[in-house]
Amino acid sequence: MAVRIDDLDRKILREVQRDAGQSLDEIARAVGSSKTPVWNRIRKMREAGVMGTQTVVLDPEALGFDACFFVLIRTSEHDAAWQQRFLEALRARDEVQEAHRLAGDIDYILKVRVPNARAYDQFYQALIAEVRIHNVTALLSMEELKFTTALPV
Amino acid sequence: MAVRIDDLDRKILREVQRDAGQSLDEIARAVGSSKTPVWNRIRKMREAGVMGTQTVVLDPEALGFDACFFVLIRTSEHDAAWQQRFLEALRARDEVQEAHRLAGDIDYILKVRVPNARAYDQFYQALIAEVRIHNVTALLSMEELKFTTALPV
DNA sequence: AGTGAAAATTCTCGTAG
DNA sequence: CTACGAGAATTTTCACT
Repeated sequence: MAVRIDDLDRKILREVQRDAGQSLDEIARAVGSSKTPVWNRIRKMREAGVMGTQTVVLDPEALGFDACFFVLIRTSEHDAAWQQRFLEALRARDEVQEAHRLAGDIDYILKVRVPNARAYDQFYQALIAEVRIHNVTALLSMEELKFTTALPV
Repeated sequence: MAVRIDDLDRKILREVQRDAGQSLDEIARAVGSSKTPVWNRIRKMREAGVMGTQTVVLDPEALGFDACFFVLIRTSEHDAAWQQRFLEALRARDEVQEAHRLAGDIDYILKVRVPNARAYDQFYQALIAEVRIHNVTALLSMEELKFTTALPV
């Protein structure tokens, strides 16, 4: 699983994370190399799965997604069947942008993006109707201070 | 600020969120239109800021970022000067992928991506050395069940 | 592994329906 | 507002260093 990444690869990753819309020429110039080697490395990293899908980050507010919640979940059920149903429920719901299984006291955290508080409540009601959950705390974001998907490679 | 987005715009956004590397032709075919109208709409949405930067999502594990923490922060200080310093500290640190100011009991939540637990501790020590913080809880992710930046437009 | 150039594809925009 | 198509730019391949 460990892919060998050298310094030039890292520079390329930094550039494409910053702006994946750049031309190969621009990237090559930015990293101090030329088109072909950069192209070969990009292809290799794509095949290795180091570089995943290319996306565009949209402005949530401009599209009417004004509410963002972090949802802390405790459950008493830990059997495989329950986990499977919970996982499927999360994957099926487009509002759920992130879901992590946690170590410790709290079992799961979700990041949920919805148009407004009422839409969150609908999501919440639908979720607890599908799977049994012991305790839920919703943290409402007032302001997104920082957002990036870039890793500090 | 509200931009008028019609059904064709929405289809285009769905496509570019799914894969921004597609050619204009492919997108046009997928949304049932042709190049020129699609291109004009993309340009317009870019200018309006609806579509932000284009990036590549990298595989954290493949690059040695094996630890992801959600950090819940309570503070007793709420004056403007403190907030400013806190904000600058977050922006300056590449480990911090997300930061939100919250409503209610907990004041801030951060998402922090680091190579390992020791790197998290270094981040934590550096942060509390820079700004006064009343109470911190770190939630360690064991497993990323879902991740998407796509909005359900 | 890197260079340079040629071939295939895609972007960008003018013209027209 | 949408479709088509030509010229420009870019991506992708390949022979050579």
